[in-house]
Amino acid sequence: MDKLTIKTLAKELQLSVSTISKALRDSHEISAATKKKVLALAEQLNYTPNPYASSLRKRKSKTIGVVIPEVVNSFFSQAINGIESVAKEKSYHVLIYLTHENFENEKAILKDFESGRVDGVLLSVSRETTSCNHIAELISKEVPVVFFDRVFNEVETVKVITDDFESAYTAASHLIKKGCKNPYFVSIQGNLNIITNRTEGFKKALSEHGIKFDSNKIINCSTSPKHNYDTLFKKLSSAKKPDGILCSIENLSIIIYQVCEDLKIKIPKDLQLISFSNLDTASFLNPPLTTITQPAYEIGKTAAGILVKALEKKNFVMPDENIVIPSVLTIRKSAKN
Amino acid sequence: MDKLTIKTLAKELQLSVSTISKALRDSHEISAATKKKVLALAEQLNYTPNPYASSLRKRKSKTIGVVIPEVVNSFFSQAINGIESVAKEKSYHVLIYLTHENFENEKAILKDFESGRVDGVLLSVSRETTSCNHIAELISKEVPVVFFDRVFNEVETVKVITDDFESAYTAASHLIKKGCKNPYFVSIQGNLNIITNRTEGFKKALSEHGIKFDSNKIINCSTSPKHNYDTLFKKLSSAKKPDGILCSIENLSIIIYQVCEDLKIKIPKDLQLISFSNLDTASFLNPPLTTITQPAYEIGKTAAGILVKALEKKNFVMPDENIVIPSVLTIRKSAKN
DNA sequence: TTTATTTACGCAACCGTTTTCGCTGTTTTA
DNA sequence: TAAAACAGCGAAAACGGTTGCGTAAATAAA
Repeated sequence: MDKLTIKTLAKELQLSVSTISKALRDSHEISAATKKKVLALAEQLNYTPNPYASSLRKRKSKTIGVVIPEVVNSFFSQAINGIESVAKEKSYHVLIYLTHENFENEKAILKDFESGRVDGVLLSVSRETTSCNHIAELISKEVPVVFFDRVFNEVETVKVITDDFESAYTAASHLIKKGCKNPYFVSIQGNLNIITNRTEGFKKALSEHGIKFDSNKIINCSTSPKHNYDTLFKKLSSAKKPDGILCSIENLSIIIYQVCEDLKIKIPKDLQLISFSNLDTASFLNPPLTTITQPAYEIGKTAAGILVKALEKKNFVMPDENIVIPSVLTIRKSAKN
Repeated sequence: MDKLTIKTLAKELQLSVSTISKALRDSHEISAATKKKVLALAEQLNYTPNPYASSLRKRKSKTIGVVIPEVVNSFFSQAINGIESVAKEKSYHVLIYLTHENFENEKAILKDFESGRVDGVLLSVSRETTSCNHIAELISKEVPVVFFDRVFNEVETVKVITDDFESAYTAASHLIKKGCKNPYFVSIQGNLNIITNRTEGFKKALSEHGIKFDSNKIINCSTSPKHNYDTLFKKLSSAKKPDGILCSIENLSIIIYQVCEDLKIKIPKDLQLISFSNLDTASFLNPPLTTITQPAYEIGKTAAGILVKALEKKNFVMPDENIVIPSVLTIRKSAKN
């Protein structure tokens, strides 16, 4: 059996390939009668156009690349869900790439995109990303990039983010108002904008309530669960141990629960805990976890929407603009109310 | 600035395009000296070959399609992680599609794959999938499909699954041995193989322990959280309410916690609970959830490995074979020990 | 009726690589 | 020394659509 191509249809209907092509694309150059015949035969033979031939000629792939640090993560999986919702609606295809928080991986992925594999990119940078040359390079090759959540301010493009500063400020203020004398901030190393903003929010809350900030109040974790456990264990069993924690990373909150259990630290009596988290089990943890929930789905959906809208225009420009979708603080028993 | 193609390199080096192409692909026809020159210039000009031109000519896309019901789900996101690990190693690209548990969506996605967009497919069927014609059709077009987790036995191909029957049997037996007189099975409608197998395992445990099974012992849920809450609420407040539940779906276990809280049902005193679940917060739920954890990462990795290995051969055949990776039962406080 | 316009379609170039085949000059074998 | 083998490269035809342009017939305007 021959490959089923446009030529097959053309031969069958005694028409030229260009007529078939135009008919399938509903061109005004083709009569309604011819279109009907072509569509009917295409349907009957179950013809599906070769996307690569089309992409080659049109220099459009109808594909967007999504680059994220990890996928086993409530935030990112919800974001993907949001992205997929617009991709499906606008008939775009979604290629997923994971950096595993590694800068070299991220560079390699974006480098590949310079080939024209994708029409646009949705990017949430890795922890270890220290410069944005690779991103600027990609954009200079006419591949638009929209950031979401973890952004790089130096790059002039759309950034869909949440109000990390305000959220951290509000949460830390809550801890202090509920009696914390010694609040800590559990976070990760690196220079992620989200971390910086949250840290600043945390600092502001301390300063407004007359608590002296020193860098000791920040507990930096890594990507190694074992190492993080040890770090937290040491901090939480030290003399000047915290009586409140604002946790910046969802995964770390679970480790804090573990450490507290092992150290017989009672939450919230001995230690109040608030975490940035999109876990939908938060209400049923022991005790229920007070969370700052980020609008992950909306962030993904918004970022994808903006990217796709830009791609549909002929001469798009990506404004250097922040779109902020607020997070929501939900008080549960891990912090006093 | 011109597009940077093979022609650019050819002109620059006074060589033919075919020589460049062969040099880049390290053909034996080209001398080492020429190869070195070509590679050097390609590097210098930052040349990246157009993947669509290549795919068109080679009839290979180096892309696999992953079709899953949802992504906001520990099992599937871990599976994606496993898939990505082999994709990255073998330089494949990963297109993700969500069916949202809808048969029509699934059909449309697989239909699109008939275009040759992907070299192979990893599929976990939706709840509502009632026939496998669309899958057989795709396979007949030479696009190999490997199932994972949710499979269709009628389709002759590789299926990477876990031991649902044995796991359910073991878990239900555990409940009964620990005193449950009236165990229930919380599940979903449809004819998913995993559900069927788990149900059979549940039934066998009952029958072996002299507990009469009737279809009343199965609580069928839907995709609507609200509806599921109501269904479970009614069952758990009825006269003949269960004293043990084997929950087949991760998401439903959270709803069970909620219903129990609202009805003041104590877990595990009044109701023992075991759930199929890949939540890594299971240990910190209140009470900690006894789980049957599926090897999601390994399932994804194995399925992808088999698919890619087949794609590398010229004349692959997909054996009609089940690969079973066992789940593990972890007893925590939601069930007695 | 003549001219201008529109309609509907075909021709052929093109998108950027890959690959077959053929050619030349050099090296090996008999 | 002639024939055979080989190494290194180029020409050109694919791969399967898309699109600008040309053209004949049909219609509208003058």
